[in-house]
Amino acid sequence: MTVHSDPGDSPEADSALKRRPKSSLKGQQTKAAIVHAALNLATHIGLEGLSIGALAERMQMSKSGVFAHFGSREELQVSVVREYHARFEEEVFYPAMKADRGLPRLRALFGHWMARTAIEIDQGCIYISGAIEFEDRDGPVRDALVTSMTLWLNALKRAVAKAKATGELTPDTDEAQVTFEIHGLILTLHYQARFMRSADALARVQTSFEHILARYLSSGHTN
Amino acid sequence: MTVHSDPGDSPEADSALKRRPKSSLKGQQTKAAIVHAALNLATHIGLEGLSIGALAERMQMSKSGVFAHFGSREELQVSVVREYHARFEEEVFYPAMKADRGLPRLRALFGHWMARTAIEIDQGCIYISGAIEFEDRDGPVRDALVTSMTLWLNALKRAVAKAKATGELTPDTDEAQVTFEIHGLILTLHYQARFMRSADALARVQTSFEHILARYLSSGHTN
DNA sequence: TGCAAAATAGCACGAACGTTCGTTTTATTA
DNA sequence: TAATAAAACGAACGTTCGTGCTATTTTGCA
Repeated sequence: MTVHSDPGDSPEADSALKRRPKSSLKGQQTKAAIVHAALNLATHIGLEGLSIGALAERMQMSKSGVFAHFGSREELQVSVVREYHARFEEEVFYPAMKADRGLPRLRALFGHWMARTAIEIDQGCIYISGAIEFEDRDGPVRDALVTSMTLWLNALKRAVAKAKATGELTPDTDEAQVTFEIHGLILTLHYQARFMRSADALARVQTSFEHILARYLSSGHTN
Repeated sequence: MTVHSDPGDSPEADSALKRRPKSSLKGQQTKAAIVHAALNLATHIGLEGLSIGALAERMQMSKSGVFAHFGSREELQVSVVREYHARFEEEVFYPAMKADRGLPRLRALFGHWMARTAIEIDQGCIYISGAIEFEDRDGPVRDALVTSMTLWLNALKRAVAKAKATGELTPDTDEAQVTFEIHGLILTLHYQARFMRSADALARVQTSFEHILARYLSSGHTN
């Protein structure tokens, strides 16, 4: 089971119109390299700040050469979101799934998420910046962002529900509410650490997480 | 006492270089109208999305006519931040200060902030979008944003400390921690309601606020 | 009412943007 | 190796951007 239902780059699926050449090996490689570079750019300057010209320069390619791989700037942005989704899955979701079901896994999910966010203090997070940029603009980029975020928050919610099912959390635990509050911690960590440059944000968020858990911990389970 | 230490538009303060004309009545009026329109634009498309051309069109003025009032795009952005600060003070801070010191005032501060954020579901908030846009870019716009936010969070922290001093909250209450957690609620409300378009975000954030308070409420104070 | 000063308009600039096009280079395969 | 398809290039298009200049209009005060 993964966080998402990988639509991938299904080369068969492109319907009659707007047919694109079926990519060669070399083509796939460069495209992957471009997306990789684009993600690194986008984490710093946002999906909207991402420009094909700047990306081409970084890649030491011509603008048109880069452009041809995507057909539009919007498609490039969608590719970047998918790439970020994959990276997030790799660095947060999968590692946490190795922990035992229930409370340990919930702790692991949050722990890896927090660690990832701490890293992103120096580079930004497109789930956050993208959300701001596409708040009231519809389209495929927004859709990709919402889809990824929904899948991730649902995965988190399932972990809370599981910890309730094992009896580690009390029966009255509202998993949606807990997920909501945990999400808030991550957002504040990002805001306080990256924007306000506050030094103690990481310690604060850990304290807060324990507060949330403490509220729902069944007696007997002190850890 | 106000939230900020109003640097204002001090016309005397502009040092020798870059001297600007001392504004006439008409000039001040137009400038105020421009800033007002600019804020309304910026809440929707962000401080970075704000362009002088679009603003001029909205104002039915020429680009250069608008531009002359500020001298640079950056100065326009700073003006918008200051305008938002004033509006926030007017709609959140002052009304809440009418409530009794201690817990009632703390509730009022959060209540007005939440209500304001709920309104902003349809228009955006430049304290949030601005934070993302100027995360790792230094300069006067970022400074203005950080200053405003710091002043506001400090005001909130003082209210928590006061509620502790009155005995309504327990002596072990960490006001910085509580402020941190309340801030998180607002950020999540914004994210969930405006980006994810989740309907129950407002109810969730109210529940969470009660959770936070409940943790520190002195026994005997059930409200 | 006249006159200086301020407000606004008009025009031009260089740069960057996404995108299109025709051509050339490179990779794949028959 | 020859034939074919994909990848990459370079130049140009039309816009929009912020910002300088220089007129022209409007305002406020003597």
